[in-house]
Amino acid sequence: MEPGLLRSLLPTNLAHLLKTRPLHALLSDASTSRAARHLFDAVPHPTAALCSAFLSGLSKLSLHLELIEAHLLAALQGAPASRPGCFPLVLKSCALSQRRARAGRRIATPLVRGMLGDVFVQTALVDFYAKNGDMVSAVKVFEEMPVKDPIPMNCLITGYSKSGDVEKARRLFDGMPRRTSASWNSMIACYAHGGEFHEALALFDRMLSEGASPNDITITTVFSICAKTGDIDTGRRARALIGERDLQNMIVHTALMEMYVKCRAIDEARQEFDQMPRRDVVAWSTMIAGYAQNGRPHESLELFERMKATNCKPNEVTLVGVLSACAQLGSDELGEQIGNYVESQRLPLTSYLGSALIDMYIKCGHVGRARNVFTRMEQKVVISWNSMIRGLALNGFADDAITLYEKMVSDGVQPNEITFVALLTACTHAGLVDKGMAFFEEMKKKHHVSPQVEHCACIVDLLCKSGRLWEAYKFICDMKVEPNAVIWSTLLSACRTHADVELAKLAAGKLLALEPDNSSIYVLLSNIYADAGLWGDVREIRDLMRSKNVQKLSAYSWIELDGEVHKFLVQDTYHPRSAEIYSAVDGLGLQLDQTNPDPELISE
DNA sequence: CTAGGGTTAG
Repeated sequence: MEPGLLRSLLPTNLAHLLKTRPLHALLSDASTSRAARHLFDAVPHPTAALCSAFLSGLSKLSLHLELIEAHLLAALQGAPASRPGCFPLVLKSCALSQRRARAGRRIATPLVRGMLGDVFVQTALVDFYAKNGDMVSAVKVFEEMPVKDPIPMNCLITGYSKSGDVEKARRLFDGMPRRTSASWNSMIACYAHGGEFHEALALFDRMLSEGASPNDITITTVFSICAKTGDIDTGRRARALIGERDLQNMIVHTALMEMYVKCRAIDEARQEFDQMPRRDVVAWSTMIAGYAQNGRPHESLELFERMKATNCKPNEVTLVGVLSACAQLGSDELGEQIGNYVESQRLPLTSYLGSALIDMYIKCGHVGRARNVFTRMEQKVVISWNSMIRGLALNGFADDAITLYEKMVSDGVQPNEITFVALLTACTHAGLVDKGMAFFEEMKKKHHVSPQVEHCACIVDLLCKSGRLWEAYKFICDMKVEPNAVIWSTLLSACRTHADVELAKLAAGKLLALEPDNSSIYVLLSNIYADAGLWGDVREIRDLMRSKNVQKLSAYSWIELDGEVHKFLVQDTYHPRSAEIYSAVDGLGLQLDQTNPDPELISE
């Protein structure tokens, strides 16, 4: 079409636009689908190239369903939308919008026969089949291609990665005549996907030593692997490449932040966050959740307040992080406030958001609100049930927890390890020995969940609480998993309550083998001896402690200031609010440590 | 104007 003719057909504002950039560029880079549609509809007889440009615009906006529809419509109206150039876009949209796999197949099948000459269509077909997990068809199309181009091979590697076929991916990778950065990236991601992080990083090293060019995507993948393995050294090495090769972008920085977060280098994560020129919702969410995960809820909430002052809107992920921070503070007032804020956002109550809300309400003491959230959740997955059962258990509603568990099973939801920890916790808190033992058996036999140390700890606690100490001891000896310190100290504590010196010696011995420097074991044992009037043994323990140079540790205390719970130790100079805690303790008329008249506070 | 690889949560 003549440019002059087109201009005369367009409304004046569009004609003005066209003076600055060609129509196909405007279509391809449109900022909204409305803008693209507006332009495209103004063209009376669009050329094939303009159809491609229009679809490309929708593709860049990730409007996959709209793209498929537009393509069908254009084809029906006789526009040349069936030129080869349009199909890669349509297939890509079909592959990316999962619900359109069948539509994609309807388009793909005739293409396999009709347009095998076009490399772009063939590549799009390989990608489409690979993304749908149909590797047989993907390989078939690929084998018909005349040249072994790296792009379709990368698609195949990614496809094998999705279906867990790391071996086949590697064979393909090894046989590539030419590799691009994406080939390495796909193969590294493939190992990472299969949990073979060591292999993935080894390949990254080989990539560097062979002189291939790592790009922004390579280091993003590497950061994400280092985050999962806690390998901060490799992460730092990859970080050096950002500056060397100018691989800056938002995703790279966010992945790097996440790496620091998971390696517990939270201040370095914050440094990275502060240096970012722009921050999207993922960057904010990563940092907010990062503080929460590293036990720094105040900074998490502080950052959330700062985020609200920007024009970056918090999403579900952000709020899950915020709720987790709020749960850690355990303040009923703040819990109510944040809870109201989150619920006022009118976001759909997904399993993620629902569980985070339940956890938060439970920890802040709003059991009723937690129950209310649970009732409103439409899609309840195992984790949702687990959150609610655990919440009820921790708040002493053992019967409700058990009823909920029974409802879960009758609803056909398969309970997992966590469910039984929650359920057994409920029995422990209520002292329901027989029920607890029965659930333990049900867990193994009916639900095929093998007991972990946490489950066994519940049973030991249960038996100990009802005074069946030797039965608990026998249970520990018969356990399939190695008993840990928690289990032995449960037994040891019970030995004091029930004045069982003989068993106390056994338990303390096992415990000291696991934790030789834990002074509380000596203290407890010495108390048990003292209770029984065995002063000789008490002295022996004291001498032993002195000879082993074991320090007596102070106990933790908790105190609430302004609705927040602070944990502190005697001799603390570190706690940010030590002075206030001090005066609050003073106000209670309590003595922190009688041997030390001027105790300082130590923060956790 | 058409094909490949990457980041956040319970």
